Amino acid sequence: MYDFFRRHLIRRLSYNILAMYIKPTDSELEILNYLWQAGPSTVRAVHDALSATKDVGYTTTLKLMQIMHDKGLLYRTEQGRSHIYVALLGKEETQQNLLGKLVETAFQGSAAQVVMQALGNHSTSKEELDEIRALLNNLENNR
Amino acid sequence: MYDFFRRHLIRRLSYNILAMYIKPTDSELEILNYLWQAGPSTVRAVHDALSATKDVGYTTTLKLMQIMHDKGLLYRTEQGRSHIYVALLGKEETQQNLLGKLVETAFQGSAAQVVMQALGNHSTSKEELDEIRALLNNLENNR
DNA sequence: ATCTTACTACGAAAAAAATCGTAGTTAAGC
DNA sequence: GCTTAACTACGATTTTTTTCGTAGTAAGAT
Repeated sequence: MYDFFRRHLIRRLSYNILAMYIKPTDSELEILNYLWQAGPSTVRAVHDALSATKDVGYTTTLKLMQIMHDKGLLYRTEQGRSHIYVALLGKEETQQNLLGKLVETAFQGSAAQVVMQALGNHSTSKEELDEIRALLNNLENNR
Repeated sequence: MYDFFRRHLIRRLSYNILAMYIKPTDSELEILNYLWQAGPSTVRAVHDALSATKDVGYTTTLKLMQIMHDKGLLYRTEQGRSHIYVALLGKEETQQNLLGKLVETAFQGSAAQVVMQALGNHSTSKEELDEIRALLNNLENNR
């Protein structure tokens, strides 16, 4: 058991080092999102959540999670006859990666462009705008 | 010739309506980026640009562009024995789409989160920060 | 004890993307 | 006129992702 975890921890570390090269697919992201929000979960729980918005068979979700486990994206432990899965990629790390990739591939590396597009075309509350403004000031002061 | 263009124009219109459902792959995006920047181009020109940063055969680029043409992502016209390709997806539209999708799939729909991450982890010049601040003010005033 | 239910494992296949070789064509160079 | 170079077309293959059916197994219900 310890060995298992250690192996996975090592794998996890390499993956974090390699994090910039990992790009979960959309399906994988759906699963990760659930796990980030709900914490350690069974395939059943994940599947029930996914199938609320999407028509998909149980074994499909199962297989996906098994593959993610093989890839080192998920850690799992046994609990009776079922498995409990945990996300090994951090939510913020992953968001960072995906956003970074998008900035490079579609926005010529200009984060500012992304910000403008994001602000311009999505509804954002006053509170959020204030928060962003605060961050802006912060950035400028710590320059 | 007129007919050809009309057909493509119609296709283009439908695609713009359907734009929210189109997600160019990374390879396609590389090609689109070149075409957006360089304007109408031959496969040769695109390939030369891509192969500067990437090891890929000429026929691979050719095939990709042919497929993109089939999908309606590119328009093409003959010029002697080669073809000249033009992007049919607009750059801003496409950026918007991709960003929108990312916001949904990885940021729970929170554009503000994206902005924070984008600002926090990428270097942004003072001018860009000012520009963003101006946009913020604008948004708040037109509320 | 037997039947049902809820799991996992695994193979296979479908679908989508990416890659490349070969063949055929035409223009240009010699 | 012949050869070479630069194209396109197209088929085939490989790789990745997604999907799902079937089989096996073990716990729980009757």
